[in-house]
Amino acid sequence: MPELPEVETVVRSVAAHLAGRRILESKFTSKFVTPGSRAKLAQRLLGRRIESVRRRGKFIIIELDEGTLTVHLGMTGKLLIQGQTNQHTHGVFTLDDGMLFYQDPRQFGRIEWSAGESPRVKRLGPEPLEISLDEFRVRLKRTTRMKALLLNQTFLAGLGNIYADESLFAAGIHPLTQANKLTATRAARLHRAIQGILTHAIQLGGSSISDYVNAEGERGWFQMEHRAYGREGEPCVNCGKPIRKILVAQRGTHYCPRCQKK
DNA sequence: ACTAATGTTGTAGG
DNA sequence: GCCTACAACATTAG
Repeated sequence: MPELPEVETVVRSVAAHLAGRRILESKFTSKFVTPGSRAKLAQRLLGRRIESVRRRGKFIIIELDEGTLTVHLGMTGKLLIQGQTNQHTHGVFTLDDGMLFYQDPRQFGRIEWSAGESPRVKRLGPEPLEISLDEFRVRLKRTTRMKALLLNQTFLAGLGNIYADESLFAAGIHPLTQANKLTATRAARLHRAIQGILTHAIQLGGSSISDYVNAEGERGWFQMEHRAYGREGEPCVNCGKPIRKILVAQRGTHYCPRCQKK
């Protein structure tokens, strides 16, 4: 479910519901989602007040009056403020007003408490919607291929497979292009494409390609705007040539062989 | 039965 | 150190 626009949508749909609430009880059932002692985590959260909720990259950061709860949705994680528990519910929070559920069939997501900023968040690169063109160009001085670089969270925090493919398509850049070979013009085009795509996707509530929903159970609509991702064999919206799918950095990568050049 | 799926991390080798 | 491939985590859908 979760790249920057989806996580941003979840945060926006959950923030007002959580801010100022007190955690009366919490229960965890997955040793993968909540590594270490689940009882200890629940004990730590008992009675804590939620000060604020924000996004950093693909992480949801819940500031408590003591410590920080950091949530990553992995591949199939959901944070819901309504609904009921099922076999994939691995976190249940009872608040002084309302509930919060964490569901995650694949259990690639994580819910972790830390005294300060989570070490995983510390390692993240800049926010793609905030980085300047100058800094973006400096960070492109690498020999790796563009698709792999866009997926690297220490380069930029928040792009995943969908928005990497969509950004490269919008900028007309082949996914196998070596990063440091981009001309200044094409680097600027990519910078603008990333920000434009992410902004548009947030406006549409993210992409619901299988079952992504925000915290209120509502779907996003940006999947209707996909030009490359998931369109293998379908005609390019610009030139009509079939979209091609290749493997880059072990991830399915969609691009137009005519519009996207190295 | 087999493959791929919105992600991250650790290991090995060039 | 940088870069790449691969495996692992666990489940579902086609």
